[in-house]
Amino acid sequence: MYNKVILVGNLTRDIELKYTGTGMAIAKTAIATNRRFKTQAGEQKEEVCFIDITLFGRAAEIANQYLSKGSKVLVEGRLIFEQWTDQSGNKRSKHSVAVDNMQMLGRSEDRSSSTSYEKPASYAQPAQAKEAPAKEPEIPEIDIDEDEIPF
Amino acid sequence: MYNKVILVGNLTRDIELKYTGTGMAIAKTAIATNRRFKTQAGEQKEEVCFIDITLFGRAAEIANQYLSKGSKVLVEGRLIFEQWTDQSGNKRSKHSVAVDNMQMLGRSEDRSSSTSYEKPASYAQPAQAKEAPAKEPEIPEIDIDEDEIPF
Amino acid sequence: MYNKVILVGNLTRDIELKYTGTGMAIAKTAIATNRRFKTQAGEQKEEVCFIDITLFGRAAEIANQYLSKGSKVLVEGRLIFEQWTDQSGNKRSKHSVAVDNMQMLGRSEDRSSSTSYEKPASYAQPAQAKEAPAKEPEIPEIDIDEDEIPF
Amino acid sequence: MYNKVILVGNLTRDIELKYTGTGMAIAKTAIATNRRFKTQAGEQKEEVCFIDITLFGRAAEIANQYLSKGSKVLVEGRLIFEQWTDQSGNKRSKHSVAVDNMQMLGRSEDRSSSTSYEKPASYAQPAQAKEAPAKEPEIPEIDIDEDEIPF
DNA sequence: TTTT
DNA sequence: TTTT
Repeated sequence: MYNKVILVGNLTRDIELKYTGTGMAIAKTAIATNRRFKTQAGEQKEEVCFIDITLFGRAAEIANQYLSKGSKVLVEGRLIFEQWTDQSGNKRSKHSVAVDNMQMLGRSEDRSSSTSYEKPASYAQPAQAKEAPAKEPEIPEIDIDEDEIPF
Repeated sequence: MYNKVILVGNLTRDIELKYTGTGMAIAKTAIATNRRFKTQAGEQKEEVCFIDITLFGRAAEIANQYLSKGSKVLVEGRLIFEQWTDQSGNKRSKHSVAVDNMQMLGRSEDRSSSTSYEKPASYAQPAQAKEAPAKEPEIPEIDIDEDEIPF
Repeated sequence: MYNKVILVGNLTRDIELKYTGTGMAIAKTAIATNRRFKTQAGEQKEEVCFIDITLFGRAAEIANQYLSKGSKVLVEGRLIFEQWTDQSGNKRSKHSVAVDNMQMLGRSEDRSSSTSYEKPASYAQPAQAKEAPAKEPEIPEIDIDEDEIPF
Repeated sequence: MYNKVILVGNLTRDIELKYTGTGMAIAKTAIATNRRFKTQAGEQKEEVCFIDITLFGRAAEIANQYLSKGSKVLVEGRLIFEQWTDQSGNKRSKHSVAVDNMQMLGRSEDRSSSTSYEKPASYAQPAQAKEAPAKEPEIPEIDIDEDEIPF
């Protein structure tokens, strides 16, 4: 079978880092992915997908070191489905993403997408005008070793 | 931004087909994706991800015509997050997948994956021994026109 | 950065298995992915993408054991670009896919896709009529350990 | 079948825009995707994948308007394989990517990835220190209508 | 609520 | 060089 999720978005909260009994790091946070679109009636709308994400091992520690609320990232992983019964006896469930590859994309391009093709004249400045920082410190690409993932 | 989900799995229920006021078809069903893995302790486990999926337009109608509970499919789409307040005033939310590409993969390979590398000698017959049907009726590949998607 | 390729198709030749000096298995083969489509003039056409693929480590050995020319598989990996100068001094280059996840999909569904939505009445039998084999031997899901990949 | 390529990288040359006889825009350029990795011997290396990409219709025009050599983008599309016989009678072939979704990611994060986990202390500044531009002009997300693609 |  |  196959289960793949790839999201580009911004973290909606700072990372919470914990350690398992065996000493493996687990980082939890959440991501928001925005999608602008136009309805058939022609009005511009936006839908946002929020979803919790979990990282493991070194990746969790690196994410904790370099990322925080607002960070723009690409995450790749798989959809996880959890079920449980809450204190009042009701069945509950939730989806999240177990991340096994994360790329940091900076924080500045959050507003870079839209689909308003109708008004190309209002696009203002071309991309090359956005030029800016250069020589940045090297930030690690996170590529998680499957063996460190506990489920 | 970017929001992509690709799942291979089996439908967990038959398709419910409805039509919007404007006449567009909407098909709802759900998929189960299984993942076998071994714990660090070495025991074989399985995790299942269940998630609702929605198809639109012609794709919804074709899915309704060719697929049913148990069908094996590859679906590609995006994660959707919905929020609402239930009758007792509690905030509720759910994730699903809005499908924009679906490939039918038949129903027979469901048990084709595992990760028990420890006993390669027990894998029994090589793949080519599974040979079977041939000339099948042509079943359409579903590739949805973005314009038919209402959100 | 990010570099992901996901292909479903048939192997165009048997696997060639070799071992590196350090004892790591390397399996080479190629995949064909077909895509049916209709031209704006309405005629049905087909494009095929052939590309070489390489697997490493246990995955190479398992692929060699279970797959052969014609096998239908899903492969996930990254695009590789190689450049060299041939014997007559000409620059040559080629693309291939370094696979890090492979799912076997059997051999029977090869003709399962088309896009001829115009004649739904000719789709003949619904998918559920294709039912066939059952209890198959467990075939391993190949999920390659990054550490075994030498480049 | 299924044929998906997702790449994040930088354009290696400016876009060449042409129009077909029927008036459809076709934009051609190429992308470079870098991957840093460490050999088993522990030395840091980098592999680069260069590949030509083609965009169609409005997406081609928008890309031509907003992107140029060096632009960082995420492209999603499918692998294309072309074959021909050159002037000296030799068989030639090439792979490229037909893009059907492109996201602009700015130009500044090109050096954002590495895998040198061994020296985390040398990673210098955390990501949040890179903060910079804000209110940018809205740049369109390119999502291509399948109907405009001529093959 | 669940598929194989 | 090619698969179905």
